[in-house]
Amino acid sequence: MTFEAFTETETDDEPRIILHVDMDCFYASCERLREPALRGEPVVVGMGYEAGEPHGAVATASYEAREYGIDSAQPISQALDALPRAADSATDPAGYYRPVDLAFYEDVAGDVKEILHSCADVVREVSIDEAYLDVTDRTSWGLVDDADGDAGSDDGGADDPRTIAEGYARHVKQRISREVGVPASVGVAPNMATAKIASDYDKPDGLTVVRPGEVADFLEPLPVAAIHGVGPVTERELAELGIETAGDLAAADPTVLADRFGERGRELVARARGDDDREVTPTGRPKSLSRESAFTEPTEKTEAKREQVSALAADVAARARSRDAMYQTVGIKVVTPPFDINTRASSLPGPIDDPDLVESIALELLEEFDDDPVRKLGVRVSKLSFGVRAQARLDGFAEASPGEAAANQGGNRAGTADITTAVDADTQLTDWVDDDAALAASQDTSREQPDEHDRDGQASLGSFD
DNA sequence: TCTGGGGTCCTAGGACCC
DNA sequence: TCTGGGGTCCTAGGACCC
Repeated sequence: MTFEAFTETETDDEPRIILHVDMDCFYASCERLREPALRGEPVVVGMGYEAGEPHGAVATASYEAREYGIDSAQPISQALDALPRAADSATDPAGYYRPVDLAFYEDVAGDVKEILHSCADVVREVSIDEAYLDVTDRTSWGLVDDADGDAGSDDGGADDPRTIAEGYARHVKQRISREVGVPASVGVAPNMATAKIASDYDKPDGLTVVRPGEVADFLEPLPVAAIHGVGPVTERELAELGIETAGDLAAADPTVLADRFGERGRELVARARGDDDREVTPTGRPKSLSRESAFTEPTEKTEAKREQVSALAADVAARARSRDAMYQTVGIKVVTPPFDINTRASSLPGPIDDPDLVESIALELLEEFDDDPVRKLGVRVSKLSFGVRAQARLDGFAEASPGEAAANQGGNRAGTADITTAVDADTQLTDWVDDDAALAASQDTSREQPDEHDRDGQASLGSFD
């Protein structure tokens, strides 16, 4: 069937069929789901926003709200200037402001993801409102026989023949709309990079199909910024090289770009040419977990900073535990005026699950900034490992279910584990901690205890002035 | 644009090992 | 004690994305 000869640029075998599904102004759509009166109205969802207050930032603005110049990341106060609250008297253009309710959005996203997984063998969830699907085995690049085509005026090209894949994508889109009640834009292409751009091409509620033979033509006129991975900095630097469209970039010498941008430069050229052979791989485990929060105004107060860090540390440690994650590195982020981002991190000899240790390390790292005004603080754990506790408990049997693992956490060493037991456990479980590391570990245990300055300089360099 | 929160990946330089 | 080269791990910073 469908004997189309698309063999040109592709790697021997049949071109894949990748869908990129991107929910339109997802948070706002969710708010409309439970408050249908908001349909058709400008909706602004703010984080750090509370009803009636002016603080916070825009997380998502509906397309109606965007017409007033409201955009993501904008301060709420600024949005309010452009578009007053509907509740405030009878202003004419009026917006509906709602605080972020992530738990609810995750619920809705769960319903969407369920549909996606039923529509594809491999789904890569990129974020709460975005996913890639490899549907090569579910549909085809073949053309619809047609004759009964219902005059739909669709994607770009004048008299583009309809592909079977387009029908499939429409089906996915309609299921989301019908069964969940939120709009999505879908891009269909033979690779991830192009599918991503395609989903963005006709937002909201769009469906853009880029057939294998059309990729280069589709990309050519687009601005470089349309390419995933080209942000403001790269855009500017590319402009200096006279590269402004994807076509310019495609025509560029990869070696020249590699000189300037490293390996990334080479990759960008490939993307601009429509070459992208990355497989759609299922969503993996997180690499890090973090929590951060800003002060209403920069502060120098040591106590305030320490309190903030302690709270963030407790938070992030709790989240790690709830996800059954152990961590080996603890770090902080300190944003000082005007907007300088400083990070410090300290690694342990083995994975641990120990909220108190997260706090003490974070506080220690913070000492370097005792005298600095700080506008924002963050705490992060990384070098994560999963299922280690369950493994230890079950002694090599199958991993415990998350529920089991969670239920167990009150009990054994989890939670009370100090660094020594953690290292011991690690030594038993894995081979990679050799004697030297174990020795270092035993030295390291002293760091926690009384004399904080009695540690080998390595981890604490930052705290010496 | 004077800046919210949660992530990912890449690179450069230093420490350390063989 | 000096010298070489290769590899790995770690930290810090940067760019980017949603």
